[in-house]
Amino acid sequence: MNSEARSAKPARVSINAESFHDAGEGQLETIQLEVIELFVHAVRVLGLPKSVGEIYGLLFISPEPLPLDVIVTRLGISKGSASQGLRFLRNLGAVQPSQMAGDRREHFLAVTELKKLAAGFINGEINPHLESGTTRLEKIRQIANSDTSQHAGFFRDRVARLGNWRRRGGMLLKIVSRFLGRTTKR
Amino acid sequence: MNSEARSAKPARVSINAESFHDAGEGQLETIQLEVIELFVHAVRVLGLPKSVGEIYGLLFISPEPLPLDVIVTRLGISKGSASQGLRFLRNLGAVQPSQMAGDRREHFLAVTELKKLAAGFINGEINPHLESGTTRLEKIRQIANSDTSQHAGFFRDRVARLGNWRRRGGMLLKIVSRFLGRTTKR
DNA sequence: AACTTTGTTCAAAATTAATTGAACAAAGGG
DNA sequence: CCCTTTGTTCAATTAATTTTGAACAAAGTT
Repeated sequence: MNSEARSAKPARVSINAESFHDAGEGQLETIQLEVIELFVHAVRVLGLPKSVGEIYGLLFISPEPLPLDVIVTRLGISKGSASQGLRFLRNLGAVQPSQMAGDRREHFLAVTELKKLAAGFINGEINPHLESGTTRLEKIRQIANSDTSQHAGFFRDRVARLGNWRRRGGMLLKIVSRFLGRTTKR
Repeated sequence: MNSEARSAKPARVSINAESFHDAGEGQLETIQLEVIELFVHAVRVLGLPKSVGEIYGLLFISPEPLPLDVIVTRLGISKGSASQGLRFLRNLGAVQPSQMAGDRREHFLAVTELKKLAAGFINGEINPHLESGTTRLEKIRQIANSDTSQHAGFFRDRVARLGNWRRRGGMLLKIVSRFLGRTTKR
């Protein structure tokens, strides 16, 4: 439950933007809310929790680095979610910690280079699966090679195809990295 | 209903308590179970339900096309799951219906060309999101352009970056398709 | 030292997604 | 027609994931 002791502002990323400029205690502007929503959808597609999208989106569309407690109050999520989400994003390299002068709290800044984001995602979320798949496939190949059933030929053919898929998948990741690494211009 | 686990692995593709009077082919071979498990992991990475991985995996590693009820009994899943999973796979073009002589039931065959699978996945699962994202981004651009706040410059910069990301994402999809479409070797 | 601030952890609760199974429809077959 | 086979649909159940919040720890302040 959202037990914010704040008056008149119930709930989550809601509320209408204040057109007054935010000195310290800012509400989110309309554009910020929209961008956050965009990221929420995007991370869903990538299979990540909503809170991760909210946090990254907020940092992406915030002019200065934000500390955890500000993230919590601006998004209306729990401290636990924010802490875990930030750890995830930091591990992926999607967010950069930074210290602000005269402030003990750790602040966070969105990393916005597509190359870095993609590299982090590939390393953190894709490669581990690819590798475990490779191991599994190796095991399957063994089984197929010692199979003597009626369908041994078929099985070996399928296993070969899986190997081909995996090889291409690996190549593809390299191509993707190379492509995203280029500096813009077509 | 399906709640048995071995000591070594929590394999859910389990066939032991099922009916034993399958005339002709009944049980799955070890290699088939392993391949199915491989696909279950793979589809999880893609954000698809386990049953879809089981069904596609079974068809991939089965020498002949299978009808729905055989899929149900071999995998030990419900008719509902099988029906929905097959519809999903058919819509994606990952599975091909075919009629067997003298059998009223519709049989299914796995489509195994990586190009076709990727094209189906891109069309069915990725493009719709990309498009809705594009719409959303257009809306955000409008808001940014009429923003007069202190941070308007920053916002417009961020929006431009999002546009850049999207453009690259689209290009990337084309590159992926082209790469996967060609026959072998690099 | 006692207190505050900052952030983490993790069991429980809430939420979201997947699966089941029974009801239903459509198509044959006799 | 009536019965059987085949397959779909969807409300209810079950499973999996995400979020919460309170307890805890570490570090700074008075």
